[in-house]
Amino acid sequence: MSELSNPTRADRSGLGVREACIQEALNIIATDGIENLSLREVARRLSISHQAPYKHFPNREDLLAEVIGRAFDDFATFLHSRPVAEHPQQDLGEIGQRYLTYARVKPLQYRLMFETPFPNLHRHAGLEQKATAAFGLLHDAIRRLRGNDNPEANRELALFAWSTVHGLASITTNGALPAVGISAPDAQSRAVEHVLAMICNGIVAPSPFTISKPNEPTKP
Amino acid sequence: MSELSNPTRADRSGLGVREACIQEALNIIATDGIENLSLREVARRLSISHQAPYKHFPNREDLLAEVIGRAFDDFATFLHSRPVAEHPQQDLGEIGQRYLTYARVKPLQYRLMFETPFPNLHRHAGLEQKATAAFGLLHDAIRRLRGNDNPEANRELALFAWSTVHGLASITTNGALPAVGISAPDAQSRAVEHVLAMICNGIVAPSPFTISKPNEPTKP
DNA sequence: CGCCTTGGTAGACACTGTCTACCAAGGCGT
DNA sequence: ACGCCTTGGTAGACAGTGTCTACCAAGGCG
Repeated sequence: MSELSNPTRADRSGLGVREACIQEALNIIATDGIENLSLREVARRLSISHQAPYKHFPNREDLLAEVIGRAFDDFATFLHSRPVAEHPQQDLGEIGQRYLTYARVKPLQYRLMFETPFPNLHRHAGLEQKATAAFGLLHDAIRRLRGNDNPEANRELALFAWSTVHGLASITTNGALPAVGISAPDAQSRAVEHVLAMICNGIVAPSPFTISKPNEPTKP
Repeated sequence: MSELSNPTRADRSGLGVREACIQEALNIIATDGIENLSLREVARRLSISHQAPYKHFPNREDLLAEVIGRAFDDFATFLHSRPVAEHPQQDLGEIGQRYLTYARVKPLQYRLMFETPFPNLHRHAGLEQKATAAFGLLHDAIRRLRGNDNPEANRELALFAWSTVHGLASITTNGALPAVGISAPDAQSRAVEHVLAMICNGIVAPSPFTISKPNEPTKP
């Protein structure tokens, strides 16, 4: 209503209160950390009553889910907008590069997507699906590269690639590279290149061997 | 005092209030989730006043840091207690197996260590060091396997292995394997074996090649 | 004896999420 | 034109939280 006829304080920009809340929530997370995100602070910054956000989000968790969902959308858009490579192998490298580039350029969004402990993820249907969309992209590239004769092997190769890229992104995003003796910027990018190359190597010419199993730790 | 002469409600077990707090905090996290950990609830469960925990921890964050520190200690103990393998290559596999086994058997501790957003990690000196101890183990194994002629390459191989194992542990711990088409338990363990084997392959016989760089995403 | 330190207590404050009750304005069937 | 429902805003109240402050009791020790 106010959106159409009587734009009040919060939606001067024409976004509407709902969008403004999502925006402001992201701002708060960026400046004060996710643990300091509160609906009341959102309302305060938008100069609306402490209850107004509840007209648009059932609770804090749902607002957070919306913010994270936007990050997934942004991420997917970036991945899909990559230049189309002629060779599947090159496309694979492109995907990996983009994944890591995103994590480097937008670490906040990356952490929101993949390192936010989210109780009852399954309650937010859309999120779970968005979270695995990137894997689909990777899986497709591998199928193009290796055909579909051995679906299980393809899945496992995709899992390998995903694990490595995801793990590397986590490590770099959390600034753990220096702690590991890789501090100079050029050494960092060389290291990332190297890891990416090793993924591609492994996928193009897989030759598994077996190793033995260790004992399990005692339960807590 | 009460610890020596007048054991009260909280430390019947002789642990002392401080230890009891750490224990109870872990219990709360396990049952109610980390976002529901509160010093007051700890106190309540121990039947002590809501201020008693503050005599042992400056604030909530420090208690949490202590809990996480214990997880790191437990993890390190498990990694170090692995059977000594004669070949460095086999030892490498052993380390990877143990890493993943720990994440599978104690997912709570794993998430506490590696997926807990912790503002000002550097404020908790011990934690940062503990967090990279596991990497040292891996790095050593790689040095034993490949000598120390090319330290940079060794670091990059260690980074590769760490990334993959860490990423895989994250994915499995968060139950994302089914979402990726790997749901049967035996398919899961096969997939994990496969990924581990690919790491070892990559380290034993590295042969990098180069790939091109993508554009960067636009800033938020 | 008196004093300091340690580890316990209770009270108060500001903050949070969330419930409830209100209210104003537009859409709309009659 | 009327009355009613829905939408999106408001304020108040409540319990729960972290944390500050002020107290207190008991042991160590000069």
